[in-house]
Order: sequence, then structure tokens, then C-alpha cells
Amino acid sequence: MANIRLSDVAKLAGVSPKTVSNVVHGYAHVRDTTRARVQQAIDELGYRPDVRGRSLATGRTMMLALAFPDLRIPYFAELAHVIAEAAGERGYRLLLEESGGAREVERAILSADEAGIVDGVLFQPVWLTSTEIAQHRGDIPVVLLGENTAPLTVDHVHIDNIAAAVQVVEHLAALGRRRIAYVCAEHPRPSETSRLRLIGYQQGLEACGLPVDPSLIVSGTVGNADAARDALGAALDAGMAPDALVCRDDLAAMGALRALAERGLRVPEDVAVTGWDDITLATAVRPSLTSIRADGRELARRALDLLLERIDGFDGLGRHEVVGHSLVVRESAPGV
Amino acid sequence: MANIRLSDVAKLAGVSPKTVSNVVHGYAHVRDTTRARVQQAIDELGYRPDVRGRSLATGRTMMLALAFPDLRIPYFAELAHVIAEAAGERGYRLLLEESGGAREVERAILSADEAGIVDGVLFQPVWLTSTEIAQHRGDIPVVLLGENTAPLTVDHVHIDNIAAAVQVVEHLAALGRRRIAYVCAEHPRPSETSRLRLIGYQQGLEACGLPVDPSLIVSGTVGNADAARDALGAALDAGMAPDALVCRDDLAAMGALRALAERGLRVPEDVAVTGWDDITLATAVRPSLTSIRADGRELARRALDLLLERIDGFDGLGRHEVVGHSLVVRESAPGV
DNA sequence: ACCCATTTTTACAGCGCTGTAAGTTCACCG
DNA sequence: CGGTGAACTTACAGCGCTGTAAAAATGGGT
Repeated sequence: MANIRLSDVAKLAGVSPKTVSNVVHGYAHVRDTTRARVQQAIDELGYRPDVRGRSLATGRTMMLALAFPDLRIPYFAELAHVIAEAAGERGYRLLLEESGGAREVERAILSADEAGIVDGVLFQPVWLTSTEIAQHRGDIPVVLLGENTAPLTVDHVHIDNIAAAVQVVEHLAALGRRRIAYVCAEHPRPSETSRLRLIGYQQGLEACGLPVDPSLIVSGTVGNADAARDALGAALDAGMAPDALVCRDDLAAMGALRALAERGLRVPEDVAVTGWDDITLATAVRPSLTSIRADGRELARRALDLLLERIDGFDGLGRHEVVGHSLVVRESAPGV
Repeated sequence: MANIRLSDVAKLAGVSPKTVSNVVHGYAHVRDTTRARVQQAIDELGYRPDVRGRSLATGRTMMLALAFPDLRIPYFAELAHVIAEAAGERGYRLLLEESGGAREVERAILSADEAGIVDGVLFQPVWLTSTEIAQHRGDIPVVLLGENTAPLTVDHVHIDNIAAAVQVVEHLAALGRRRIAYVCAEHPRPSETSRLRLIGYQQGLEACGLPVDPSLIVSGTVGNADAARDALGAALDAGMAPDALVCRDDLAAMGALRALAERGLRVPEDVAVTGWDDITLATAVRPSLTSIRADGRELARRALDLLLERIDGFDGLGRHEVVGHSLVVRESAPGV
């Protein structure tokens, strides 16, 4: 089946190609009779516009990229879902790019060596520093997501990690917990996200008048429940005796739940546990997870707004926006 | 920064545009001195090929779509990851499309009203019947994924659901379980996937000489652990007393674990539980899940091979391929 | 019937690239 | 030193569509 082109429709309808284009786009100034004739030709031939020609002519692809570490991490999958939905409402498709958490790949994403694929990029870096980000070629609009410090020249949407971490610690302290551990700081160098959460963790302890004890910080691989279980398990076996855990994310929390259960420690009676991200499964595990929940819909909305403004030509300094978060209290660290 | 075009590079290097194109593509018959000169011009100008022009000229976009119900379901996220990886190895990007499990959207995916976005589609339908699929416009190559019966004219890659379900039941029977329930059949009409798994479940029971008891079939929403927990919980409260559960997928299994635990039933001592999909978190919950694992890498490989053959013009009858699966035995339904 | 202001339609050129086929240059042989 | 095939390079046309600006048609007065 040879592909039907705009001009084929035009020929059949006896109008110029541009008029067909106008009909396809619902342009107002087309006589009803003309529109009907063109529409009939479209239907008759089964014409479907080819976006490549269009995008070459308009300079827009109506596609955005969302770049983040790994689709298999529930938080990112859920984020992608929300953003794809919001992008769709604005007429854009979403292309997902996984960096695998590798600095190389993150760099490649910013300096893409092919143009014309997407109109803009939403990018959640893990390792790239703001200096590196600031040096990106700038051929294409970028909005940063997540917790990294962003350069002044680039838009950025995030939650207040420090405040959230403080809130978590205060919640645990209000439950009477005194030996509050932090589970899964990357080793040897924490990602920016972890760094901020650790700062908040420490601030929270200080605010509650609790000592900051480095031996209560468990290092481990991020984004992997089993790794968290092993890391925490080893720490517990080595004698660490926390009465609460601030976990870097829900996956770590799930691993922690296992490690605790395997040692006969009850949650929350013996050890209260909090997660981060409030993934869907947070309600399915037992006990269900108390967790920090970012306002994902708002995050998607703001990020897309900023990006679309850039695509429309806005060229000012970077905007840095904070979206809301909340502590969702569940069984693993219940309310007082 | 005005965009640099191929012709700009050609001008600077003093060659024809086509020669620049040849250099970009690593075409063999370019004199070294020419290549060097062109390369220098490319670097100097920071030229990056525009894929839109290329794809208009070649007729290829080097993008594939993967359409499935919902990114937030871990199995699909993990599937998307594997397929994206395999597609990348073949030089293709992957565009994800979520159907939301809606028949309407599934139909729209097949009869996309815009052309030229992707070169082919991998499609995991939930509700579309093979008749409907067979009637799709055929403008674009499609390979079906997953468990639906596919029309004879369309390629299809799947695992043997019936055999896998039989295997699960036999495993449970070998543990001495006699009252093996099935958790989460969609109500009122099961999806094709559920139907096949139910058939296998029944066959397995018969093969083991166990009675098929309809009251051991729990209906419920699919893809949602909490719904599974509620559905199973209600059934248990109503007096159902299984000693094993075949769960439709790992999410259902996780919900089931909760429902059982809340009622003081021990897994696997009182009730053995199996899942399906072997998602990453299957090892993180407690007890870890015995689950059916499809060979995802092989699935991705085969599906892409078939699709790329279609894109290359293959026009024969549909190929139907079965990829391997295995029963991964863990704590929730241990080996004998 | 004619003029003017709209409304509707069109011609044109070009977005950036590559396949084809037809040059042109080169190295080497007789 | 011409001839020859291989190695290299290019002209051309067109992939399918849309922005622009200008032309054509229409309608409403006078």
C-alpha cells in the first residue's frame, strides 16, 4: 500500500495542498463545502499525515525526552507515567532515556550528537555536577528534575529534601525514638540526593536534641532492596541497635523490613521505619510504609510548564521551583 | 545559535553535501585526507545531524514503539527496560505508549492516525481480540507480545502460560497442598492472559487428581496489590480455607501475603503462595516469592528480530514463537 | 454595476538529508 | 604514455509538509 501524501488528497479534492493542510489542522477560514470535500478525500484515501514532513517544516517534533537513571526503579516508572500523562495533555509524546546512573551516559544525554529528535528534555541527573550541566551545549531546552543542585542558568524543579528529612526525623523523635539510623548512603561518595537527605537527617537530629552518631549511618547501594537488606543486616549483626530507620527510599525500606524481620525485630514496636517516594507498593508490604511523598502531578505540571516556555523561546535565567511534599504516615512508623 | 546544516559543513570543507553525509555515516570510499578535512569542519562547527531530514530522506525513523497497559506495573517497567536495551543495541530508540488497559486506546494504537513516528510497534494487548488485531490497517509492522491469542497474520511472541500454570500447580501439589486457590481472575470477563492461566490452573489440578472447586477462584482487579489483598481478604473472611494460592501475578501475590498475614496465617506453613512475573521485588518481600519467570531477554530478542524482519520487508504469515519460562522457587512456596 | 473589506485559497520556497546514477580522479599495467 | 578498472566525488531530485505573502473569491453596501 503506497503511502498517501498530502498532495494526493489535494489532487483528489481538487484543492491546493495547503488547503488540505489547513483542513487537517482545523484552520478556521475554510469554507464548509471545501472542508467537507477535503475531508471526504482524506477518508476515501485513508490519508494519515506524516509527522516527519511536518516536523521538518515546522521545526517541532512534539516529542520530549525524559532522562533518568532506571525505569525499573518504581519511583521513576511512576514518575514517567505521570509526566507522560501530563505531556500528552499538552500534545507531546514522551521519549524515555535511561542513564543507568552512569556519568558518561548522563553527559551524552546533554550533548546529544543528533538533533531533531525531541523539542526539549526533562533530566534527572544523579552524578552530573551543576558545573557540568551548565556547560551543556544549550542547543535544546532542558529542565532539571530531582534533587541535584542545579546551575543558575538552568530551570529546576524539586522538592525540599532537607525539610522533608527533618520532618521524618521529627516524626520518629516524636514517637520517642532516640537511636535513629540512616539507611543507604552511597559509598564512598553519596549522590547529591543522598547528601541533601543526610543533611536534613542531621539537622533533624540536632533540632530534636539527639546526638549525631556516625555509626548509625549505613552505607549501601541505592535502588536495590536486596542490597539494602544486606547492608542493614550486616550493620545489625555488627551490633548496631537502632530504634528507628530513616531509609533513603522505599526500596531501601523494603529491604530493611526484611533484614529486621529476619532478626526477629518487630516494626514498628522495636524499630520504626520510614521510606521515601511513596511508591505504589508502599501500601502493599507489611507493615505498610510511612514515606515521604512528592507531589508528582504538580512536579510534572511545573516541569512541563517551564520546559514549554523554554521551547517557546523564553531565554531568561534558570527558574528554581520547589514543589510540595508530605509525610504519609502508615504502619511502619505510625502517628503518636 | 543558528543550527548548522550539512551543507554548512560541506561549504566549509569545500566538498559536496553528499560527501559530508558519507563521512558522517562512515562510508568506506572516502579519501583519508577528505575525511579528515570534513571531520574537522564538523568539529569546528559543532555540527550534529538532524534526524528529521534523514528520516524523511530514508523513510526510517529508527524508532520503535512499545505499547502496553501501564508503566507503573513493575512487570511492564522491567519489560520496557529490557526491550529498550535490546532495541538500543540494534540502533533503535523505544517510544513507550501506555494503553491504560483500555480497549479504545488499544485500538487507537493499532490505527495510529499519524504516520512516520516509528518504524514498527511491539504491542502487548489486553483486551483486543485477534479479529480486531487482524483488521488493523497494516501500514506499519506489528509484533504482538504476551499472552493473547494472535491472529494468524501477525507475529507473536509469548510464553506458554498454560504449561507454566500447570507447573505451578504441580509444584504446590508436590508440597502436599490440596486446596489450591487461584487469586485474581478479572471479573466478569477475564483477560486472555487470565483465561490461559486459569486453564492451566485447572489442567494442573486435574493432572494432580485434585478436584476443581470454583469457590477457590477469587475474582479481583488485576495489577493492584491492594485490590488483591481486599479480594482475598474478603474470600478468607467468607470462609474460604485454601492451603495454597496461585496468584495471577506478583502484585496479587504481594497483596495476598498481606491478607494472609493480617489473618495470622503463616506463609508457607499454612498457605503456600506463588506469584507470576518474578519482578525484582519478589526477592525483597518476606517471604520471598516463588514465581514464574519469563525469559525476558529472549523475549525481547525474538520480538525485535521478528519486528526488524518485517521492517525490512518480510511479508509472510505470522510467526508464533514461544520463549522459555521457569519456576523460580523461593520461600513462599519452597521446594519439597 | 462597482468598490472595498473580508474571507478563502493558492504559489512558492524550503525545512535537512540521502539514494541514484553519473561523473572524475587515481594507481597501475602493458 | 595511453588505457583500464577501481576508488572517490558530486549533481540532482525528492522525501512530506507548512509559513509566508499574495492572489482570488465573496459579500455588502451604494
